[in-house]
Amino acid sequence: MPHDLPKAYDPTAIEDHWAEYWVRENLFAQTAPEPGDADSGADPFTILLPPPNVTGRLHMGHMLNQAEMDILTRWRRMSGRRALWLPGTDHAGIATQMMVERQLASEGSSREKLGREAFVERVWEWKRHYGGAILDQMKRLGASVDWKREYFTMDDNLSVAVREAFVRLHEQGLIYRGAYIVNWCPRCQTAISDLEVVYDEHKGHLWEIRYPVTGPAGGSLTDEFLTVATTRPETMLGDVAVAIHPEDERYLHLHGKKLRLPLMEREIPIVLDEWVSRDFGTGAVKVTPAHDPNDFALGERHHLPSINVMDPTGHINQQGGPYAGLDRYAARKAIVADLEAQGLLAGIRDHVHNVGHCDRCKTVVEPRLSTQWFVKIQPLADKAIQAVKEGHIRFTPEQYEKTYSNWMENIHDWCISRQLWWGHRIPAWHCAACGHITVSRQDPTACAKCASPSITQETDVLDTWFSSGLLPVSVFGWPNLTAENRADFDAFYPTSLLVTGFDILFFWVARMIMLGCWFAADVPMPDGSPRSLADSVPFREVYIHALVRDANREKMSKTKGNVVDPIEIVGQYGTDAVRFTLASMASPGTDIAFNVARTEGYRAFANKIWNAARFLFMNVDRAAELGIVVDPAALGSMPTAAEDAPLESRWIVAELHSTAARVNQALENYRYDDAANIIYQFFWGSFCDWYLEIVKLSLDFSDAADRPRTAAALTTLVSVFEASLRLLSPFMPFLTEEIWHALYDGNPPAKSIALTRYPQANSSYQYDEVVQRAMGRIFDLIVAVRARRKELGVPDKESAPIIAAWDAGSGIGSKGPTVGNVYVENSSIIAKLANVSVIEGKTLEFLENTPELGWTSAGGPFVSVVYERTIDVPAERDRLTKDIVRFEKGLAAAARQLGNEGFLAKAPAQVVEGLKKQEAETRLLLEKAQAALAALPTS
RNA sequence: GGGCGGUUAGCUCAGUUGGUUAGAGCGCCUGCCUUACAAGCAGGAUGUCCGGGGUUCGAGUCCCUGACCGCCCA
Repeated sequence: MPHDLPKAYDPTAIEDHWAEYWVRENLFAQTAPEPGDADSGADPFTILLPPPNVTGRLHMGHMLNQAEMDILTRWRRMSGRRALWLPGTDHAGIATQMMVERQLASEGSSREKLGREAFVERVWEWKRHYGGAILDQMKRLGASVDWKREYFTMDDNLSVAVREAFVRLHEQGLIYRGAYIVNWCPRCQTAISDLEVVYDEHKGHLWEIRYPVTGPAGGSLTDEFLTVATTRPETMLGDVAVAIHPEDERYLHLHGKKLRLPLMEREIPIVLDEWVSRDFGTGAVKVTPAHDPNDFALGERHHLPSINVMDPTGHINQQGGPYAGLDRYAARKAIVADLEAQGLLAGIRDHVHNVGHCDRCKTVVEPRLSTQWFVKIQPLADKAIQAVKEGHIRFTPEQYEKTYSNWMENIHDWCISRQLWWGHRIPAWHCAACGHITVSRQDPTACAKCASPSITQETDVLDTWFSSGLLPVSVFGWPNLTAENRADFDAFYPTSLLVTGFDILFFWVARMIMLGCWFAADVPMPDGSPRSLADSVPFREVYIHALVRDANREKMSKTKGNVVDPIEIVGQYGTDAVRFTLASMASPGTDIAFNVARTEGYRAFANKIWNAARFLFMNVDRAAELGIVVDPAALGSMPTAAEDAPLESRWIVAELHSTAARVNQALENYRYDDAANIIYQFFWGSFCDWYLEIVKLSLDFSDAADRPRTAAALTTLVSVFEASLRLLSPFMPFLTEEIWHALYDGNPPAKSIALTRYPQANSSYQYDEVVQRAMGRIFDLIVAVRARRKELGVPDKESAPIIAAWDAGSGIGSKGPTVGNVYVENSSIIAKLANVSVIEGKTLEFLENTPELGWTSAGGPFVSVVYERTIDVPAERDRLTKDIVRFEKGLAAAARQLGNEGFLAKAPAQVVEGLKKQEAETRLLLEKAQAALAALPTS
């Protein structure tokens, strides 16, 4: 039933339908151009969805992220670009494995019971079942992605890329394996990278422990002690030395001496190292190379052994003597108690320090010596730094470029191995015969060195970010870029833009830049020429958005219970209203305090447009009965207005053009907030409040009607409205789709409004100043009359005569008509909107002698509402007194400046002129107000 | 410890290279069911632009300084 919109806007009634339609019709599928294509020359706009965890559920951050991408993608698509937005999910190693392990535990099983192969199959099963949830949510929100290209980081083709990248880096000597201190999560039982450790301030203690000094050459004990300070006393079981600063005068006499390690009764040396801070603790630091990164480095310098005293679960191992088997915190307690019993505990001090936690499960991370795989990152980082420094990648907001460079310049090698089962298994095979490690693209059957067949594959898998870091190249077919199979890569790489949150700037953005620059550099350009760094980058622009907080600016968190579920809010207010809320607040660099009060307001906005559509359809249908037909399909993509068209038509067309220009500019600069607000002001303010009310005068369907005039008015109305829908469409895709289809009465020129053209301004309309200023004069007059009517207490329904006075010589602009002519020619507008019966025109001189008329300013001219009624003298006196105060303040400010010679001499002429003009107006207003006050009867 | 951001109306936020007497939405007050819309219409009130100093004819905007809040890195 086209043209038959229900009375009230109900988002739930329309959104599901269009969301399904867009997916079903594959509306946003995109292909690489082929020579014969009509749009083969269209500039691609490629954007990659930051893959949500496959275990994830959509949260407000996702919705913001996706709304921003969708707005830009829809806008670029409508602007004629070959737009491709690629969706997918991330296999999320630890999170997914945890999820399935929890499920197994509830069944009384475990991954160990299942074995690796069966477990991995079980995870796949889980993924097939539940893995699509977050993308289904995305579908419901109408994201204009190409669903045919949906990817998953564990897909075969993407796994090939991961393997190729690993092997190639290994061949290039950039992947190595070794025993180093890594961040170890005892709960996940895997190494994690530096980035996956989050530091929290924690109130702990500093324990001071006495280490007895032994006699010369390991002889009998002296009665002297060296006191060390530590926050983790349990690690002392693995101590191999105590370090002091070589110039620390307190300890000079201990140089060369040895200590007896308490509890373990092991003799350990005192070493001298300048790294030791003399001010911290006692100035003597115990050295545990297997459990602290600084100690590890120190141990290397002094050729000390490493004693690992903990097992992967955080329990003391056999190296811990009597404490073996105890959990690290139980061991800490026992050790402190034992030391105290032996009189070796010198003191306990409160100490606030930062403790690392596993990003995933919040368990306290244990620095631990273990054998892992690393990427030697410096060569990759160098290119990544260069790419940004040379401007091949641009950050918005700009400040992130600094953050990025800072991190990149202080980067550490990347630990890429994880002791998990779910993920890309490292393509390395250990030889039982010779110990050689064979790294290979194809699964080997024998050792590459000694040809022994007894080889076993590395059990570790790769960090999930290793695969997601490759996405910009791998989704377009890298590394299998044959001549027949590289159209996508040629067309869509580098991608145009990345939109993401600052929390994964290092995790993902930085790594994509490193890996993208590194691997794409080897892919020749379509014409066979070598690829420059500028064309190797994974994306040309990065837009970093802020955090969505709750209405009180608090971070949303499950523990605080202030999480806003986007799907729930969407159910209440509609996707369009929620999107608009996010957009209207998405100013680069500013966090969004999400407040449903605002969403409520934007639902009202949607309802406003809905009703404007109903009004329009009502008139279109009435016109059709008289044989006046407006065919929207016959209208151009931008409305125009002839020179002799009514003022309101020319005005609304000019407004539309200027709005389109400003919206395009705002989007170009990622100013979603400006763009949204500009459209809001235009649609509600200019179009509904002013234009629709005025155009009602011309929509005359009576027998006496001027048919051509009605038809012309209707045509402008329909064409401006239709273009406005397209303008709004990227922000409110559902509402606009619904109304747009109704407008075309079931016969739309395209499958979707999203496939039509975005309004582009034509400067001859955009800057139609005479029209805009003339209309402004009328609006000023109407507003002044309305306000004055209220003051005088004229009933809303009663029409009243007015007297307007203006400077006979003042025109609208240099070539425009006089103010008087504008008023006279458009008196019907004034009469209708301000409920005026008669307009009487006077010259300015008339004001002088009639202060009792209660003149008020109408933005240049003056106006008086004639209303025969006893004036509320105290109220009128109040109003005038307030006005006088305001005017005097303004005049004082103007006098201050105009009396300043420096200002007159140095300020630009237009500023001085403007101020003088304003001053004159204010002076006139002040005089009128003073005279009116004096003319009031004294009571 | 190093670096970065913020402080503007009751709330949430804009304010472009310094330029006239600082804005929006929501909220608030008053009056209206005016046949598109009460999720509406019309009118109205509201600010030591965090404090102090400086540059300038002119500072919310630039510089210095202090306070408070927040983020990142170590």
